Formats: sequence, structure tokens, C-alpha cells
Amino acid sequence: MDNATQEKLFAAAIPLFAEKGYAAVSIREIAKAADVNVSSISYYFRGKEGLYHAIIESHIGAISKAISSAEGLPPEERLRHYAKAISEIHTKKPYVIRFVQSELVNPTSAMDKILKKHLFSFYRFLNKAIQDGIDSGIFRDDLDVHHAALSLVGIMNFYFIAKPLFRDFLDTSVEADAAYAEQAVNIYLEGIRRK
Amino acid sequence: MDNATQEKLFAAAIPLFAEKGYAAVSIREIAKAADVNVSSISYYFRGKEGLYHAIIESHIGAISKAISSAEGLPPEERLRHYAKAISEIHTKKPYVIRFVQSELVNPTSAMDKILKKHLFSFYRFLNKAIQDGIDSGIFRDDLDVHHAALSLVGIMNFYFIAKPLFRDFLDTSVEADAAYAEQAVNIYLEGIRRK
DNA sequence: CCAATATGTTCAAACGATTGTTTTAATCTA
DNA sequence: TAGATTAAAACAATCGTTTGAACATATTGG
Repeated sequence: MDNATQEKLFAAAIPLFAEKGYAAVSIREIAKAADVNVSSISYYFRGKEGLYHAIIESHIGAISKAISSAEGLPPEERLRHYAKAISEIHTKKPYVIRFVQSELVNPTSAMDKILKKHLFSFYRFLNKAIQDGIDSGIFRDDLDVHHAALSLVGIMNFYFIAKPLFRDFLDTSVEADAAYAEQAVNIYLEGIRRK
Repeated sequence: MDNATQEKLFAAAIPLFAEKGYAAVSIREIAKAADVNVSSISYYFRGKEGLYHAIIESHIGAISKAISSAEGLPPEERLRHYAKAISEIHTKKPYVIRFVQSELVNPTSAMDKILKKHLFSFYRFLNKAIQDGIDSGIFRDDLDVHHAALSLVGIMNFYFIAKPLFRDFLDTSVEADAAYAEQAVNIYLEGIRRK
């Protein structure tokens, strides 16, 4: 991104789309927040959808990068790596999980065009780690692999979605997030481990 | 609800709001799906928001009812009861979790006006069950209670959100949902149990 | 080195389409 | 006939996008 206007639009649109959803944000609202003329959105991103897609692309790409480095590790370490990556990515890109979750619940065209292939890739990563763990005898062999994968995704991600709602009861620091991630993955691993 | 037009609107709006989110659905779209005149929405529900609130109210009320009957049980049974209630409510009201999740990610006015007090009540229910379990020695005493509660909510609910995306890989029958819920709560309970 | 041209960007204004809501008249029901 | 309900039309407001002029900066030719 080599232009100031482009960057201002990109930065201003992220929290708006993340907090209100694609349809609930108008391009005039974005332009105002970015202190930029409305037409710049069409000029630089070929419209509202283009801007949204560019944001989604950059955010989901960040997750992919964070997870991909765990390929060779033993099964349990791969799952811990996933958990750590989720918690770290959330401090680096505070809105990424909101975008993903928002698309999961109320999909836009970005789901089919951008997100799906990444999400399936994460899913396969977890599936394989769990299956390898079962095969090598460290995880229970009565597990449904698909369900177990979704369990981990759920336990790792929901916290970051719900957090804003519980900010009165909860410590919301970076350290607290990391502590959550560790306790959650420990509960999960203890729960699937062969006794 | 004592009127046919009212009921048609209500029924038609549920899947639309659930799948696309509040802002992405127009009242003309709803009226068309219900085979009813647009103005009926204002006439019966005092506008789009009124219709949406009525739907949210009825759905979140159903969860509250399902969970409230577990008060006297021992801690572990309370958590199992919560898990079972979540999975059952989802087969009875297939869109309830979409509404809740949608409001969590992209809150509308319904979050403050309707959902918050119910969600906090569920949260207190889980917090207390976990704390009681720690106090009576069946759960690990190094648990962060708040985090543990959110872990359970996450592991129980995410599956039902993600399911539609994985319908090619996953058995999506009622029995499969129940099987998921049972495996998930078992993983969780095994993970927090004192050894 | 300056003037002329070309290119890239910003701006306010306007476009037609669609938004939620209201109005007014027609229709149905009791 | 009185009141409740439906229907079509119109309301102002806002939607995403496009337009064409204004502006800035860089490139070219003499």
C-alpha cells in the first residue's frame, strides 16, 4: 500500500467493519473516519466490497502465516502451537477473529471468495494433528476427529469474541489473554489424552 | 401472537435475520417472504427493529427456560445439563445460536436491551457451578473460574456456528449434534477434573 | 530553464436505487 | 355501520457509485 489516502481508508475501515459488520457500515462513515473523500473508496479499492475484501485478505493471511510454521512438530505440540498462534494473532490483529466469526455467522461474498480455503486449511491442520495423536497412542482412540478439531477451535476462539462483553468482570490485558489460551489448551489436551 | 399476518412475518423474518444479520435484511424482503404487505411490519411490530427485538426475545427466552431447571444439582451435573440444553435448544430453535453469536460479534441495540441480562445470568450459572466444583474438590483448584466458564461456552457453541460450513465433511443429523455435545462436555470435564 | 503537456489525485455534486416509515384509501370482519 | 386490517403509493433519508472540474506533481520539448 503505497498511498496515504489508501492507508487511511484501510485503517479507518477495519474497526468499523469489525464492530458493526459489512452491511451496517456506510462508505460515507468510513470516508469521514479516514478524513478522506468518499469517492476515494471507489478510486482505490473499486468500491466498498473491494475495500472489505482487501481487509479480510490481509487479516486471514496473517493467521495462515502464524499457523503454517508448525508442520513437523509432534501432535500435541502442533495443537499447542495452534493455540499460541491464535492468542498471539489476537494481540497483533485485534479484529481478525471478529472478521472470521462475523463471516461464519453472517457470510458475505468474502466467505466464498477468500475465507473458505484458509479455514479448510486450518481445519485439515487440526484434523491431521489429532489423527496423528490417536495413531501414536497419546490421544484417546474413541475420539471423533472432526468433532475434536471443532472443539479446539471453539474453546480457543470464543473467549476473544466474548471478551468485550465481560470487560467489567475480566482482566483483559495481553497477559490475561495468554493465560486464557494456556489454561484452555491444557483443559483440552488433558481432556483428549489417553489415560 | 394472535394474528396470521403477524405470525407469517415472524416466521419469515427469523431465517433472514439469522442468516444475513439485522442490517443486511430489508423490510421489503421480509414482507415478500411472508407474502404480506410492507406496512404490516410497522403496524404490528412498530417497525423493523421491533420485529427483530420480538424474535430475539423469544429465542433467548427459550435458552433461559432450558437452563434454569438445573439449579439444585451437583456441579458436574449442572455443567452437563448446560451442555445438553445447548444441544437440545439448537435442534428446537435452529437459529438461536446464530442470533446470540451475531449479537456478540456485531451488537445491535438488542444486545443492551435484551440479551445482556440473559447472557450474564448464564455466565453466573456456569461460574457458580465451577466454583462449587472446585470448593468440593472435584475440579482442579488452579482453575481461573471465569476463563473456565468461557471455555465451556466456547467448546459447546462454536460447533453449531461452524457446522453449516462443514456440511460436506460432517454428519449434520440431530444424533451427530448430540454426539458432539457429549464428546465436547466429556473432553471439558476430563480436562478440569482433579486427578 | 521555462513553458506546455501529461498524469495522478482530490473534491463537491449529482446519479438512480433502495432504505424504513407513513399516509390514505380500500377491504374485510363482527 | 364501526372498527380492524390490508394495500398501494408516496415520503424523506440514505445507500454505493459516478461524474467532471479543480488541483498537484511530474515529464517532455524547445
